[in-house]
Amino acid sequence: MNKHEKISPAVIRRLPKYYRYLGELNKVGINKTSSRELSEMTGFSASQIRQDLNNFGGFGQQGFGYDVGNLRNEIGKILGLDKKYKIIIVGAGNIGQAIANYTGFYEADYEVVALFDKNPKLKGFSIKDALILDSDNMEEFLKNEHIDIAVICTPKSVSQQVAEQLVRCGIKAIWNFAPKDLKMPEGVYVENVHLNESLFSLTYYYNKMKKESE
Amino acid sequence: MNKHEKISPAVIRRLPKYYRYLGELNKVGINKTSSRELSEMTGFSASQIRQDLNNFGGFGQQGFGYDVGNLRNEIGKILGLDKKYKIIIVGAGNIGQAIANYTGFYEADYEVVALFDKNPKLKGFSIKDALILDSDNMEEFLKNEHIDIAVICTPKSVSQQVAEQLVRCGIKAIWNFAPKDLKMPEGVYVENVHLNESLFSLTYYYNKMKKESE
DNA sequence: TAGATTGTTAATCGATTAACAATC
DNA sequence: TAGATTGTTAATCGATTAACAATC
Repeated sequence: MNKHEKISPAVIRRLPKYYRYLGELNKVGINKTSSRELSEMTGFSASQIRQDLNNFGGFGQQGFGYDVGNLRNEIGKILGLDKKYKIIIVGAGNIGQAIANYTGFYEADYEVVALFDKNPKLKGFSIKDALILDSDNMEEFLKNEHIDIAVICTPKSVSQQVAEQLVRCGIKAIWNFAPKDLKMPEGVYVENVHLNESLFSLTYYYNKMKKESE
Repeated sequence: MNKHEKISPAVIRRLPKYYRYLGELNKVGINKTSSRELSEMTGFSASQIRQDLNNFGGFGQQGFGYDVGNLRNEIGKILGLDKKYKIIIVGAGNIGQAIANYTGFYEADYEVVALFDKNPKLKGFSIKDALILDSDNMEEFLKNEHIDIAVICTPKSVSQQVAEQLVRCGIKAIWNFAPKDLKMPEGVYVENVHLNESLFSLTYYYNKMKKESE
């Protein structure tokens, strides 16, 4: 039986934040914390934090609190950060290159093994240790290498088509930066980073504040 | 009185999606739609869509549906996409440059007017029409130019400090790409794009699917 | 008019918060 | 032991869904 079966997405979205703050505590040598303390750091209520953690088991000690290193480890295991992941990036334009260069993923073991692009001018260049290859070779590449996660950084006009190609090659996890929703079969998980939606939402609140302060 | 006062963030997050799909309908010349049709496109329930829209007023016609162009316009106005926004980007590394180059914002009138970076090697280069300037000149720059939105693409180690500097210069809207939460005073809105949290969440669901298919 | 679809109220569902017994 | 804080149940709150009258 899978214990995590009915965990709500809202809970899962909060886990990385706990993980991050526990990492910060760890770094400065603090090895004991409490839901109240985590509440102050994260802005979530202490009650909510306890509820969240107890979805996965009792990581704390009554009357005492949580062991920072242990709790961080446990959350890491829940998220799967104790494993290695191989990534390809499809579309080696601005965003694709930025992701390939991004160093913010160091906490876990993600490795970008290749980028793919249609533009022949990019062919042969590499970012960090990842070569930029021709899109035409992608299917062949995916037959020979096990890839966990594919990142879509193509123009939105081809994103659906690229996604379908990836799925045909066995990809089950897609990180989608193209501003378009992908229609995917069951068993493929898509995580969207829709920058325009994020900016539009920011714009709304910016205007709202302006109006209120008038 | 501000009609939008009590609108929940969940509603606001859905508006850009409606806006996008209405734009697509518009582009192919369809000028009439319904909550049922929008439901099929967006995946949100028809009931929810009607609820969402009625937070802002009756944009539809009973027995008929919604006029695509009109509804899109109205949502655009709610989000503030009918106005112009001047943007600066702080941190002209990979992410900062990618944002400056990003063309996905075309639907509204956002203009990146400058980037700022500490690295003297980047000084004088420009991306599209935006010059990369020295961070030391940022405060002076902000005194002379009215900027609506500042994008933080610095390393996380300096993001808080940069944000405080921006706020001192009158910035009220921050789009934060540094993987750290900003502590800001009332009246400053921060929209976070925490790529690591997004990737960790993807990782969780990827593993969950793998376990389930075993 | 009959059919369709909105706008809106009521019902349901799920997530958050409060409370407190268990226990370190 | 007394104080603190978890784990967990119950209460509350808010968001989503269902239902239907209004009306084009």
